[in-house]
Amino acid sequence: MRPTMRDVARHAGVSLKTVSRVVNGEVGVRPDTAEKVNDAISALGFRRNDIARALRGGKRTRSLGLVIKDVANPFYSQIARGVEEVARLHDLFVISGCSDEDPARERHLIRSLCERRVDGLLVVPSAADHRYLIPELNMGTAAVFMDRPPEEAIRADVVLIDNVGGARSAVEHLIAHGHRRIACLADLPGIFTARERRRGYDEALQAHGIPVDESLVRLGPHDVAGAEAATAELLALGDPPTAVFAGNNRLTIGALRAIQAAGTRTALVGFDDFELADMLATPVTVVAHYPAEMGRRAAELLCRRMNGEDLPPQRVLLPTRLIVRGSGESPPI
Amino acid sequence: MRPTMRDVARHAGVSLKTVSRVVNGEVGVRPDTAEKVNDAISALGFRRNDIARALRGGKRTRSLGLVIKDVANPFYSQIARGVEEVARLHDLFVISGCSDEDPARERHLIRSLCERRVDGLLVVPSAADHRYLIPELNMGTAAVFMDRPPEEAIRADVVLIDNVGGARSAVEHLIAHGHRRIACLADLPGIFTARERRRGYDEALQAHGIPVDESLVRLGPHDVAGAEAATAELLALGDPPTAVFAGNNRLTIGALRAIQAAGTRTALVGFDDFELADMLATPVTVVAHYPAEMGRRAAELLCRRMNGEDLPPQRVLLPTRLIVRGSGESPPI
DNA sequence: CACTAAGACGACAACGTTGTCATCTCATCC
DNA sequence: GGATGAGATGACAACGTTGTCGTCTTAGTG
Repeated sequence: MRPTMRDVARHAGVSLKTVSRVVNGEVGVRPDTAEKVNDAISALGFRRNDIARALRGGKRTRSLGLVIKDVANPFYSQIARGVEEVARLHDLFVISGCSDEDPARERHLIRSLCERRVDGLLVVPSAADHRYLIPELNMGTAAVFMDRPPEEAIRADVVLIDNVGGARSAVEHLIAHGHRRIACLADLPGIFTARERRRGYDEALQAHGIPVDESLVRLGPHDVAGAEAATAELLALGDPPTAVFAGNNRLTIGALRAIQAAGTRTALVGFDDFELADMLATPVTVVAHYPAEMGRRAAELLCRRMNGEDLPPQRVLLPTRLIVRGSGESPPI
Repeated sequence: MRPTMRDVARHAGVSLKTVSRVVNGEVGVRPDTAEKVNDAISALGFRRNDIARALRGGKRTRSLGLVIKDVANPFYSQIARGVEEVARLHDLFVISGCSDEDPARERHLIRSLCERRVDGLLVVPSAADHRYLIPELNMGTAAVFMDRPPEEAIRADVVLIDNVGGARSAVEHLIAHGHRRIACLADLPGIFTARERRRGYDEALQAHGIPVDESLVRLGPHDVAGAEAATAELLALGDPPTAVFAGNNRLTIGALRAIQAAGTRTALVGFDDFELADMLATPVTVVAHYPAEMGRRAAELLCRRMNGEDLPPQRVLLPTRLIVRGSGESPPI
């Protein structure tokens, strides 16, 4: 179906190798020969076969694998965007797959990507054992992890958000506005970022001599409805919190709903910025971070590895920024 | 670096072909031989090289190319998600690239994807000439377009949203609530979906015997700020509109801002649903559609083509749904 | 004119796999 | 006991490209 260099060569009356030279812009071809070849290429609609090229070269497929939870989720799609930007600069293609947080699927994806001989791997790891990756890494496939670190045993670069610092800044913001009874909505404790953010909450309170009141901490709400219910419960306490720190954007929305429903002036700071946070009835104060930057940094690290740089494993911590919009500045009642 | 089947064969004391048989689960290998081979595979950490496989097979790379404007944009990332779901079912990988609406980049992407011998192409075309694709299509690369049709000259499947019908339903909803002076915010007229939605607006008015008042139509606002300014201008008219139809979600947000700022009770229906539309101070009535479904349908069509089905070019029109939330039901003043 | 060297071009092997076909080993059967 | 055939295994070519090296042409030199 598709013509090969051999077909082009026949059509132009030259050898296969001469076509290769023209296609690759190598020197040592007379201009008139090159023209004949180019004419044949246009006439036949020839496209160099990168599959054969990668095989013959034996080295690079000029592609990298990206394993995320779900492209439809803005957090991950922004990561993907950052990765794609860097890949473009290096003339690489991104082959991506969604793990949907399923360890088996993640493993299958990574395995398939290795079989396709991607030059490198960018992974947001699910909470599972990643030791199966070690042979792949030893075999020379570079890998960089994002958002969550893999097991100790895996020596690879990681790019993380400063979860602890970001959470601390949120809670300190509330403390600075006079709050002492501050609730914490954290996601499932199996999730790395949830644990880290919860740790930031604890650290902020301790740093200001406020004892952690476990009755104000809710581990486990994982979606908007769960967070709404948990917040409603907190607000119904005899001695309710005057402020809420929500560990991610879904929890923030849930908390917001409950607070609106309760009609209180409870202060709220959420982790993760989200679109329209400034357009809501009460604009939401958030700890913002930059997923695209995470993708970029990870991809850059990966490219350095792919180019053979041999640094010790890097651990990059990306800063967060508190965006003050209103919901976090209500005084305690 | 990475072991090949030849290495495995040597290690197991069998022939290359026997390893191939074991790896591919072919029949005709004694269990004990298979075990020796599997042991060697584990010992060496062998991974079949899909590059070589694709070359030898000559046929399928089991991958498809996806060209969209920008993964970070929720509309496109949901398309990507739909595509990925179908790809997963067919054991295909998705290689994606962002065109950023740059025709040159789009062309480069498509060309590179063809050089990688993707089995099929899914494209949201930019407003440009796509005739360069014709040779690729003739050469047997299947292609399906999404969201916007390519030129007449290109015979390929297209999956579109029912832009005209959706816009008409929005405007008819406003008419049903008693509005006669309905403004229209449309994006740049170079954009296919903007033209179509504008057409739906016209058709709805005409169907109800309401003359189109060009002074209420704004072509050109392309972002939130532009829509906000345009809407402010409309509201400041001596005889302002009592309702606004906004042609996409950015324009809807802009219109909403202007209406809030003006403090009027102007009704608003927007094309495109968006997250938190129900959480805003005034929940927004929208014409919703399902980008992930578009990705799925397009990918399914593509897979049928890739499997050799030879139908005439299909044109799929996906329905929209009006979601009533409040902003579209204010009566005229 | 003979000799040299650079420049242009081609022949061939190799990348790692799989399809085709040949060979080899046994158990079975008359 | 030899013929038969099924089952297991291997040798080899081919996929489309590029690296290596050899050959041929031609311009330049003495």
